[in-house]
Amino acid sequence: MVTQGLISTREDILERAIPLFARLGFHGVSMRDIAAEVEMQAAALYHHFADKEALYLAAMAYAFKDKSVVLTQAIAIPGTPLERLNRFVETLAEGMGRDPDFLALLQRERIDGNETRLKLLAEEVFAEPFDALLTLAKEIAPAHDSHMVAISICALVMYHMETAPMRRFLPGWHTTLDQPKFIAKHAMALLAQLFADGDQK
Amino acid sequence: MVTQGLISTREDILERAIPLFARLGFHGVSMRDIAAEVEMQAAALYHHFADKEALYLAAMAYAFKDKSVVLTQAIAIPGTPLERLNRFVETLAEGMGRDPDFLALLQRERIDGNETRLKLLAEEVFAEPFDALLTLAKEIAPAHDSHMVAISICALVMYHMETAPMRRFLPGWHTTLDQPKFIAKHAMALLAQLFADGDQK
DNA sequence: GTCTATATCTTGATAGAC
DNA sequence: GTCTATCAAGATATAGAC
Repeated sequence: MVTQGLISTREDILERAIPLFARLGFHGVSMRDIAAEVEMQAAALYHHFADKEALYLAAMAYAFKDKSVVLTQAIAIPGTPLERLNRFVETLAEGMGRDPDFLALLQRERIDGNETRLKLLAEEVFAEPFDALLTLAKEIAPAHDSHMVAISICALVMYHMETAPMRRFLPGWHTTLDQPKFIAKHAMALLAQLFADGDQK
Repeated sequence: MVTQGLISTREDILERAIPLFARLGFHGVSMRDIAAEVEMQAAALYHHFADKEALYLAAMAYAFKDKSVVLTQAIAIPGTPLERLNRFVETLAEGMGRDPDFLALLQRERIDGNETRLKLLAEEVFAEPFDALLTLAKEIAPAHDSHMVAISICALVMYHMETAPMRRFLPGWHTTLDQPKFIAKHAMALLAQLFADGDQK
């Protein structure tokens, strides 16, 4: 299972295709575009992938691979529920800030993905950390629906990250507001206030 | 300024193009697709719009037109801050639930829109209700950054709406969780708990 | 204002040499 | 495993009749 330091052509293609798909979407990128990025001819791509869709799906799988591990680990580290929540929120914000391609692909898949792809994304990528978050939500806010609380936690981080490019033009904006650390801090300030005193409804 | 009951061909084109662009995106829809939907030949579209991009931009402007008025009004109705917040949250959730095309286009523009388009969207569509929300945020949570609080309020509604298709496949999901009324109720439950007692940090 | 016809370009994909 | 050459389909856009 140990890969050589050298990267295969297949992986090279995927890694260079990912930023293109993230920025322009499936229909916005041609096989020639990808080939140019890898510095080969478009025909050669078909030696590695059956067609454009197969390449795209492989790129998604590659981009989403192992993304959830850090989140699951962040929650798993022992501590008070609020400490564990804080670690999750910080990890989520930092991770998204560090990988804008992932953030973009995630949003694209949410809109363009069919049932099969959404199911795969949910079950293969998010089910594990979300399960841990659900358990934490039950501890921290037993009076509310756990699924809703878990999503709300994600929302307080993700929506700031996702809307950052547009928020620049909304009133009250300043540069600090788009920094992952600040977003995590703000989310935790709200969440701590929400759940600190045992969640009286 | 009073339009006749009859709709112009131009508006007919826009109204039929909007669902297509919402579902498939700019590159996923051809001029032929749109023409077929309006039951005319693709060439005729060029009598009404200079090119595909002009048609798309006009469709966006049409889809986003007057969308913000209800939100601004919802906040403007007199009442306690929490009542006004509740009205905003309910209006936002209901509005998005009633217009899935708008919700989809909004997400697409966030990813695909260039600086100019994002600026236009922010300033022409969202600035007014967001300004009102900012003022409300200052009243309701003076200890926190107003912009962040305002976005967080939107996040607690919007992120549930936007992720609905994928959340179906996440643990703890059940049909109720995607209903606008329930989402609004949950968001308000959290927000009321957050801000009820004067926002002690 | 809509049509048919068509020019021009780009796309995904294949064939076959090396 | 990559190349050149090429096909067939689909795209945007235009010209000109009605």
